[in-house]
Amino acid sequence: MPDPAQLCFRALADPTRRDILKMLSQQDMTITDVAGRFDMTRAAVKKHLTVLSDGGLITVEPRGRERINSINPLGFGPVLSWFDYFDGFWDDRLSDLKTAIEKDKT
Amino acid sequence: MPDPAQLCFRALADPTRRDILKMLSQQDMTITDVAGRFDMTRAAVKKHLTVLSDGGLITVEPRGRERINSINPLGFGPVLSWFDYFDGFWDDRLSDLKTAIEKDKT
DNA sequence: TTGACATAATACCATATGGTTTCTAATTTA
DNA sequence: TAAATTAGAAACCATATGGTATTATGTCAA
Repeated sequence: MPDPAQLCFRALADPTRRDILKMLSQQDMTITDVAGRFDMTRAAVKKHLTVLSDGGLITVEPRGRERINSINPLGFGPVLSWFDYFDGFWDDRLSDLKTAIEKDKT
Repeated sequence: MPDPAQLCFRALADPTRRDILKMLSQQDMTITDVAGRFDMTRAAVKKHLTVLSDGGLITVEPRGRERINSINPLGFGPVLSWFDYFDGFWDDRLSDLKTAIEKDKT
């Protein structure tokens, strides 16, 4: 019922969740850690973490009374492989895309 | 108000819209063309096309009484450059993972 | 053992989202 | 010109989504 790619894309659709992923790429965090960086309740953050977990983008490890949230690089697989579909298309129709992106990053 | 990356991710979050993008990567289509491939009304398809257009992922050209919808490769820029943020991270962690696996095999 | 701490779970709310139906406007074409 | 075709717009509906507040559970430390 729940398509992995769909869960993945859905998880990435929210800006708060994308920010959380960037944070987790720097260091593992508990819910309270993450909540401390946002102007919202721990409950709201917990929901976001659940969506990220459902999408396979993070993993959660219990440690004592805490839960350590870590990013899961392998979880990006479904999204990236969806983009792979367009690789040939991009190569054919436009070689400027990559340079356009590089410019965008400055 | 509307962050380009957000509009982009939002547009990609729906499976119907992702399918439309795949179709449009094969050939340009009118709304009726697209609607013919789905079990939903033209009005619903039109809404999806609007979201895709807002996200910059497609362009629409009037031709007579028709509107030609085309995929816009440059529109993927914001999403792809967001993923670029993780490039270094992926390289690091995935190689860690690889060595961990190698170690495990001894 | 008692209290403080970290998290989970539930009920609830407002708005966004994906869909429908109906009606209108513009462009072909017979 | 009249009829058919293509598209847009508006009103409406059910459900999903992002948030809150409240209550409950498990774990550490004094």
